[in-house]
Amino acid sequence: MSRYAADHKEKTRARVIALAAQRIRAEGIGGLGVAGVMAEAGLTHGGFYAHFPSRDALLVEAVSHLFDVACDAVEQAEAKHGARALERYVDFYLSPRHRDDTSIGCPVPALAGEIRHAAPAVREAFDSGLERLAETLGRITAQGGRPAGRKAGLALLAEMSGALSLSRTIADPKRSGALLADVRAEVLG
Amino acid sequence: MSRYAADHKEKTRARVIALAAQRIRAEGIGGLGVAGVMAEAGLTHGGFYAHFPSRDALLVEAVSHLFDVACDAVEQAEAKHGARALERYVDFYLSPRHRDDTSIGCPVPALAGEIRHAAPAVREAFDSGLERLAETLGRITAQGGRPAGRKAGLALLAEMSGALSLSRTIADPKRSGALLADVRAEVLG
DNA sequence: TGTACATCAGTGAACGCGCGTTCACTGATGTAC
DNA sequence: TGTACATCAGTGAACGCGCGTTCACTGATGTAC
Repeated sequence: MSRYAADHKEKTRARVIALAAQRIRAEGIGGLGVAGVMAEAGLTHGGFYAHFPSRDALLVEAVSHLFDVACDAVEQAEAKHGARALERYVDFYLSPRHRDDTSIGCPVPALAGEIRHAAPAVREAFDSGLERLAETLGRITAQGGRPAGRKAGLALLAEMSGALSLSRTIADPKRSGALLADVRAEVLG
Repeated sequence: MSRYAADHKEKTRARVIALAAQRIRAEGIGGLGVAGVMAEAGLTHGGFYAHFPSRDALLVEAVSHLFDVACDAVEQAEAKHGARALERYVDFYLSPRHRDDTSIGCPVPALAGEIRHAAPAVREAFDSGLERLAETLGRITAQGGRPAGRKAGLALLAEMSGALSLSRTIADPKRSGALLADVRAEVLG
């Protein structure tokens, strides 16, 4: 045995993945640096390759992790708000808080544009994560008078992520807030 | 006078801007390199700074150019198709061709996600370009039973760009095509 | 008509910096005997 | 009980590469006289 606890390395790896996930949601895929994320984890960059074979391998894990968290959020909304879960979810999704705070929230508006320039394995992680999220969201789409199922979940995600993504590019808070409200009305109405 | 025609430098500058615009629409902002775009224009990288003070200055011009072209496309649709211009525009926007061919098309799905990591001047160019496009599109939104004006234009852009952006991340052409068709029905129906 | 000089878009070598990756080494702990 | 050795997560210097930027220079043309 080494000087570390049995699950020490595993915990370090999980911590790096979670920090990397936060980082790419906030700063984009290009904003993730090996040295930076290791420093955030309290380590030096040289140790990185004891955990991951490459930066891309970390990106795969981080993207997958973001979708896990996003699916959890939908499921928690369902458990907590029952028949009003969809409304609550849409309210959060199209809120100024989700627009302004990139340390939380959905990976789709954060990464959809950039992902096609990433390595194939990273794109695949996004693709399968998106499927999971659409499927999960599709379990409550019927609450909004939409069909149930992943197709309706995906269409809803497309509209909401487009609105959130655009609202984040608009400098004037009034105008971006009005956009969010307009799309919210259209999506729920 | 030099050995060049009077408007030679101006034409070179315009050519570099147009090539840079194509490049960032296809490859993203991070995909634009000074040396690469100059080589495409048939020049060497050293001459770049005779035309632009920095890479960011070129990005400003390129982003602005993309929105000019996008506004022209809307206006041409209006001139050509009259009362059916909106339908034709939406049909193109949510088409497999627009999804697959990144050498053409709207700058919003191509750049919306990445733009917030760009320099302030580049973000401003996107912001004002988006206003112009929303305004232009808002002149024909009434054709789809929506209100007229930039707010409706912006909301429509948000939904369509979200759908196109997501469709580009989906590996399976059937599924991404179904998403486009679903959102098309929702937007026009 | 001829010679020296100015102009200026473009050239290409070089610099500085950041970043992903490699690798010999560290040092605390456990094991063998 | 003590000594030598194995383990292994983590360290930190170094390498290679790409890229934005700088700058002295080129060479074709026009102008001055």
